[in-house]
Amino acid sequence: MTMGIRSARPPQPTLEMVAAAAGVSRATVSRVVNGSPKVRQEVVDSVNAAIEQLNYVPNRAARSLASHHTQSVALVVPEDMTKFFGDPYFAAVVQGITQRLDESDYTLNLLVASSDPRHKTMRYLRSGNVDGAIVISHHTGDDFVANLETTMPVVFGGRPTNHSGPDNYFVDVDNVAGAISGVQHLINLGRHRIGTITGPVDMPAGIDRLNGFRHALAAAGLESDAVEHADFTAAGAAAATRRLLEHSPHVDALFVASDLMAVGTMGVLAEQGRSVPGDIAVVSFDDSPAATSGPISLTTVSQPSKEMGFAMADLLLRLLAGDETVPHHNFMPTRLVFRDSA
Amino acid sequence: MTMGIRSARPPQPTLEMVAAAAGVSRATVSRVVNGSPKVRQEVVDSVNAAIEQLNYVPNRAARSLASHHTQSVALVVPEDMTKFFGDPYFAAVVQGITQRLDESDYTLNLLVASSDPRHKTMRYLRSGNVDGAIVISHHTGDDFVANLETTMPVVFGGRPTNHSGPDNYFVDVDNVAGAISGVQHLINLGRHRIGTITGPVDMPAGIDRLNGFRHALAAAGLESDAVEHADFTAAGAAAATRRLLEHSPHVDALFVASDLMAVGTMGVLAEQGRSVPGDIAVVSFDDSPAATSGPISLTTVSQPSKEMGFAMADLLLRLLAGDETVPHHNFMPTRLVFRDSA
DNA sequence: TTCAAACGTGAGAGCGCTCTCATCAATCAC
DNA sequence: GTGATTGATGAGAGCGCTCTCACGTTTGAA
Repeated sequence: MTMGIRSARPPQPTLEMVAAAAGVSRATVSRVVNGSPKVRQEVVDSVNAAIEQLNYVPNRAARSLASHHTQSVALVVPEDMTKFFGDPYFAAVVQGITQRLDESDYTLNLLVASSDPRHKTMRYLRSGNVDGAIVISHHTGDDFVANLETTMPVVFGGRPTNHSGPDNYFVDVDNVAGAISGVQHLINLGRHRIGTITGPVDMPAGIDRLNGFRHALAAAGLESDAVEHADFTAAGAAAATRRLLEHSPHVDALFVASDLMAVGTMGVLAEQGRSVPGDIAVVSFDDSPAATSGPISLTTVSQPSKEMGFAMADLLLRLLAGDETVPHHNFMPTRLVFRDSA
Repeated sequence: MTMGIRSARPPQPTLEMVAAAAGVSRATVSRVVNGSPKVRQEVVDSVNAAIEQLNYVPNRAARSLASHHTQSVALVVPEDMTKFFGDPYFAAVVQGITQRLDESDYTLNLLVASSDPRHKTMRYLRSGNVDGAIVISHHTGDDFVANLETTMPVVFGGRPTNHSGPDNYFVDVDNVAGAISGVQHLINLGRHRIGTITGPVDMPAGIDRLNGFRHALAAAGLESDAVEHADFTAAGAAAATRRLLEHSPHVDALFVASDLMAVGTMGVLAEQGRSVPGDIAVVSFDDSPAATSGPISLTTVSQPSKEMGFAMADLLLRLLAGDETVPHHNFMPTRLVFRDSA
């Protein structure tokens, strides 16, 4: 590794230099920096003055090496970049997480682990870069995170798939119940030929919402084979909707497993001249900004995405603080929001 | 800090342990791990076997403390979360950056530095967490990154604002020329009452595109006071469009400074019963997925966002490698893409 | 007044790695 | 065969911090 640019930079001041400037020992400066109460105010002040004057910032690597923690946590998203950026659900969750973290002195490391270098992600995680991790958008088969839990505290956003024991920590909503409430509303509206565009069936959220759909129909003595799978993207849902309409042209209502997907669905419906909610009533899931972005606002099962992010971070922070009393599961409420599409 | 959970975790194996297991010295293991050519193949193999067996992963903090580099770079976005996630432009840039980084052994740290804890972001950067930084979506007044350049190599996505010297590194497109080509197209179409929805005027991209608009008009002997400022969001653009239509109801064309904003504009136009491109022709900027997401596809000034991200990362990596010969500026080409809106 | 407790501070040993040297063996030219 | 060169390895000194102790000083109770 050539030096070039790098060595031209002025060296950062060290604890040692601050100590010398303030006329105290390293240990004392360390105490001041870490807010230890057992330093005389007078000394605290002079040390702070020295810190200020030298523009000192503690070196993370050294601190972390000595103390065995890093004051940062990872957000692992086993999803590709486009999907991650495309869905406002993630934006809300990340927002909630950072909001909680901003109150602490932890920082966030976002790892969007698209297919290729998962290996690299694991290395990163395991080489002591973070004290804990939050994993969201977790698919079956993403067991690459499984052994992560043996290394550090992990909180899942959404119930993790089977591979993990019952002692996992996670924040979720009751997707089954949420879906039931949405489909029930469709039924109450007098619709009886109800179809659904599902999420990926390798994700608990996808499976559970589909199960909720089936439960609600069964409870009403209805059934449906108008079921098409998609991938939580608008484009995927659009394609699925086309397939569904092809095979089941007579549906009068659609339960779509996410707002973003519903946007794709609405596009296809408009394109085919089906009016919403006239011809086809639509209920979706999330209540993200996508629900109100289109010409027809979506009736949707609202989940508190931002609060969920906040709760995930909060849970992790408490785990990190050694709090043994935290409950493993945190189910947050869903609520049906009535708008124009159904 | 209580121990609780943390101390329950099994300790990670160290270099020392690998050395012992392989019957060599620490130095030799270090050489193997870092791919030094001067170790006998036989020894390399036995060390690798030991690494494998112990499931060893080098400790980043220790490595970074000893070597003075971290093998990671930061992406700093002085923007709020919602804006960042909402704009597909960022998604493309980030994608390009990670693509380049995946080829290297650097990792990315995403810092979305919304208003509040900029201070925290600076601390993070300055405490030696990263070897270099990429700064995008840079506003005037974001001089909080200014002194960052004295600490580490920095590459800007988009020409930085004045505060920084001419020796900054950046990747950009010629926004003025791009805007001119777009507006010129509108003029060629025979439109003469052309308005514009601008980006933020505290951002070079906002200013330059507005300047391009003015230049193109002036060159054609036209002028316009139908200029409304927005903030690179769909909602902001929608509001701006309403204001514009109010004051200048007779415009027959609109140059909108980003695709995402054009989505907002198109919504308002549809709502007010103005046909596109019939009543009003629209040209926007970016050529992001947003350009083709609506019912009417957008004619837009295409900029190679993903490639730009790639170029930013590439530039930074070369700087980090001590390459003194890299050019400071990398202007990438724009190109007008013809679709339905104009 | 005397001794113990409490308090504030410093000395120094590590944390897990990198990297410069020194060392020793094998190779080479003459 | 001799001295010089090359090559592979190990020893050991840090990197900048934290944290345990030990130490000296102040305080308070008896």
